[in-house]
Amino acid sequence: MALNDVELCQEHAVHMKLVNRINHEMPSEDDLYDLAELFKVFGDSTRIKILFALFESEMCVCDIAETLGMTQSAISHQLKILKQSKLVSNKRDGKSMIYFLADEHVRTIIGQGMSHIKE
Amino acid sequence: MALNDVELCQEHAVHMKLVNRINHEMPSEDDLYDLAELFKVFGDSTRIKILFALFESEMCVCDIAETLGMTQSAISHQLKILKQSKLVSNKRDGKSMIYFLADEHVRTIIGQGMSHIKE
DNA sequence: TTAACATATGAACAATCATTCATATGTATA
DNA sequence: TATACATATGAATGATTGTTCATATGTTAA
Repeated sequence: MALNDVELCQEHAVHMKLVNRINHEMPSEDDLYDLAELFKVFGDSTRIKILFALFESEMCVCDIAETLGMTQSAISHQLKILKQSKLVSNKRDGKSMIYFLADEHVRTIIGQGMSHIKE
Repeated sequence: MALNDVELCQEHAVHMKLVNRINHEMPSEDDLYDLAELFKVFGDSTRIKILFALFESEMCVCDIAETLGMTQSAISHQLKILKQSKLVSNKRDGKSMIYFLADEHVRTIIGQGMSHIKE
């Protein structure tokens, strides 16, 4: 053990094996960062509402805004974030842009979250 | 429709049925708030790391701190948040406080998140 | 009871973020 | 082409949040 390592509790030596094993199983920093970024996207009720709306049907931006009672700009900013994390996709339909769910992980994740808070 | 309602796009009348149906299916404000709060908890890489550590084994605070290379105080603050959202529980063991996963939704949620970012 | 250990917590600060406002870009229609 | 419609976006702002620091609380052993 390097001299400058932190030694936080006295039983250090005893627990060192556990600490090492866990660090070995830990995903890469990149994966951990990406994972946290993904959940951050779910961590806002405006975006959660947009996702629930898209569970029912694909929709254009203005209808999402109207459904949530929010401005077009606010919704557009949030849709950009949802799209960057590949939770939604979009396609153009004339003047409108139609947004829809990009994959089914979204339903599973939100479904498990719902189960958790309902317990 | 009330006079002061927003009318965001011209096809308003056409899409009104969809908007109404979706608002009918939308969970309550309380549930949406709780759901966003829950995902907010997953939206930080320190807390994600703590959860991954606890996937392997229950641990005391100082060992978690050592595993992650962070201060006891920082970990303690984050454990409080994880406990408030009922993702972890704790039990006392002498001077130490042992933390462990509170339920299995955590694994499912993080597992689905992992699948998503790995695609 | 006193000292040492383990954890918890309040205040402060820097960083992040959601919304608003103004405006730019893209598309269809007259 | 000119105008109106639909969406996107940059900057600004108020609010939220993770970590640090100092210290308080709780537990054990001498």
